[in-house]
Amino acid sequence: MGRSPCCEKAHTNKGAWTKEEDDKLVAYIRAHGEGCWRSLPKAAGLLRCGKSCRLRWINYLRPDLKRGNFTEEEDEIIIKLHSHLGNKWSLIAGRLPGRTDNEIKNYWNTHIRRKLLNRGVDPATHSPIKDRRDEPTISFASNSKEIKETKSSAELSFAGNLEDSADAAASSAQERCPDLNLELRISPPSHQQQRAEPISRFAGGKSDSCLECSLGLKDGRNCGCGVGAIESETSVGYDFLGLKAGALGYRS
DNA sequence: AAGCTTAGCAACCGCACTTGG
DNA sequence: GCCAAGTGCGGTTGCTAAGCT
Repeated sequence: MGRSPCCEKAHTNKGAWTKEEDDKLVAYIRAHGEGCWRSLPKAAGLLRCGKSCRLRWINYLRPDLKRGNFTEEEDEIIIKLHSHLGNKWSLIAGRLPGRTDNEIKNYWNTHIRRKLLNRGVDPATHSPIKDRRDEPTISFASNSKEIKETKSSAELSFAGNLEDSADAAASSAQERCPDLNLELRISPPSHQQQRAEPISRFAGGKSDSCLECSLGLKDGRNCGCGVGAIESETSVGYDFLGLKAGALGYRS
């Protein structure tokens, strides 16, 4: 059976968008609004796949996008949300007004991953990377550039104090063995309970609250965990990140 | 200065989910 | 309930600029 292709590939442009294409897309959406991405390219006079138009609009052309560098505060929000949600980039993006899932995903892979590794935190599990000198370790980082980078990032102050002990361990190990780099290892998976632990921390120590409530993704009154209901009575609807609950960004 | 490597990011691809007939 | 179309999402690729040798 199979699904029909989303567009006629033989007649569509690929690759980087031109200024003219951007202008056409923006003009069309301003005039007609978003919706029906499949028919949009034809209607807008674009030789592009509908998905491509959607992506271009969402990731680059939307007027409410916040371009430019991520702030330290945004970094920490992303790290915290990722520790709960994993690679749910769209959900994370929903918590950061003006940022897109693609942007956050790229930023994570290029900046934050390295930042966490330098802190001695496993970006996948958010648990401290233990000093496993007795275990087989493969390290590919040996040049002076990476050592320099590790040192400078260790000097950064970290407002969230997310993994202070791990950070200290990493930097002390660096001091002892400046040539020893532990960034990339082959190691058994870390413990799941370490990953789950911060949830209760962000829920103000109420370990029996559900993830949706602690993240402000669910209305506490409609949730069975009970805690959210209490909190929603007493709070004004802000979640642990200080963002208004329900303000889930551009898609909602 | 030239060639090579790396980092950053825009865009594509394919699968999953949702919706409507 | 089933099926096809439409849309959204996450992973991956490829291009470009910057940095290094």
